[in-house]
Amino acid sequence: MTKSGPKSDTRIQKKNRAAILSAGLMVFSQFGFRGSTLDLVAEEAGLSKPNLLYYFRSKDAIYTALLAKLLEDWLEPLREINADGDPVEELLAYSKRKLDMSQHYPRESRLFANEIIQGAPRIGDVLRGELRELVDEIAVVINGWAAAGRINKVDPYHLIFSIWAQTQHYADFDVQVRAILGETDPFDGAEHHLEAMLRGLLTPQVGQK
Amino acid sequence: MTKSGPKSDTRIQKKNRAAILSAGLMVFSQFGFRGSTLDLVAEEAGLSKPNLLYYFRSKDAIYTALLAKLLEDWLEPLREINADGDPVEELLAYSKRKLDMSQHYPRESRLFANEIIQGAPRIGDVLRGELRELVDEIAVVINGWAAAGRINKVDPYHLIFSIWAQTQHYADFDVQVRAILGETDPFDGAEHHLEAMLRGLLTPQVGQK
DNA sequence: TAATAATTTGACCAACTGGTCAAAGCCACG
DNA sequence: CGTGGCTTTGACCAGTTGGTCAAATTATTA
Repeated sequence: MTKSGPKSDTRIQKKNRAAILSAGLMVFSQFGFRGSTLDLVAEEAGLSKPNLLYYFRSKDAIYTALLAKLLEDWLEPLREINADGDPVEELLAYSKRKLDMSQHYPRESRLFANEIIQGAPRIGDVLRGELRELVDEIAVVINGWAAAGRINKVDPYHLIFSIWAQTQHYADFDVQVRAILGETDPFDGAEHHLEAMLRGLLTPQVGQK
Repeated sequence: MTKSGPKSDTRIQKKNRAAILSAGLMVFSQFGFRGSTLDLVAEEAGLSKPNLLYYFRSKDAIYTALLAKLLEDWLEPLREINADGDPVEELLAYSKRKLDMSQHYPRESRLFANEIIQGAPRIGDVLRGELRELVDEIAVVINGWAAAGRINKVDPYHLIFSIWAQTQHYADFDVQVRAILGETDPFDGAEHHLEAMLRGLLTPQVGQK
């Protein structure tokens, strides 16, 4: 009864599905769901519109498939934070991972940003569920580090927000960053600055209030 | 020859123009230019679509009017940074101003974010022109402060990016932030965290490399 | 190579899009 | 009150939208 597309998984299917998802990422990340059209996606994928709909039930199905795939990759780095590692280095490594994602997968970042800005109509549940739980866990770890005096006392939630904000900024606001920096590559400076900022915040110091 | 709307400026005009801009801000900030429709804006404004077009030449005209108005407010806080003030306090005050804008004008922030994510087709020139010049000026000031040993050496451009990123994050990613924080108000913690982060980064310290 | 299944497409559809226009309604002021 | 300009609207238009479908084309395999 669940007729969600062709049955078998041929070579052609793999190729075309991939092409469609790639094209969809391009289009949806730039215009958001409502601002994108199937014609745009079809052209970008090099397929006809009816052919697109042979592989995906609807515009929504393409978008949803992209979001689902994205969410996995998105949450993974959070899970890699090791409670037994060196606190500052762990958080720095996490930031670096996120910054690398902004550099190498800016479209994914913008797709996510678009979805959130528009009120997260399709992933609100994930945010309030899986993501929140994950962040809560990390928050416990960070609080533990602070209680042990291994890092300064910080609000773990806002710490995580600030890492997300600063790393994703270089993908989402790429145009603005490059408008200001001109020829200079943003990511060298970004990494150094982010590290300095986090070290300044986290490195335990007696004098700091 | 420039026929851009009714001639005189009656009471009704003032009211309806304001209603349209307010409705446009609501709609465009959520769906971006391409994802928004005149029907949505008209409904939100409580006017008929032809009536909308009596006050604004086109969909584009509404959007452009909003963007122009936004850009003014957006750049103003930057101009208020005082080169003769206390460096750390000046930068902290700037951050606070930006954070307040995120709190009180989140739709403006999201409108801007949408425009940038979509490649800034209408304000690319402003970014590469006016904004860049302004940031360049502030960068000189910040470098001066660092050279005088009044703050740590930092990359002024990335410092500004990180302030933008962290403050706007609370408006643009509002849904996500609230999904994670639950009932807790984001802005109290945000202000404190931002201050701690900037003080940690900027406050001159001999030991820091 | 024939037949079967997978793939592609042109023609089409109803709903929606931004926008126009003439006519009607409304309002302020002499 | 009436009249001239401001405001509002219903009807309409051509182009675009997501999506359907039967028929044509291409691949696979017996």
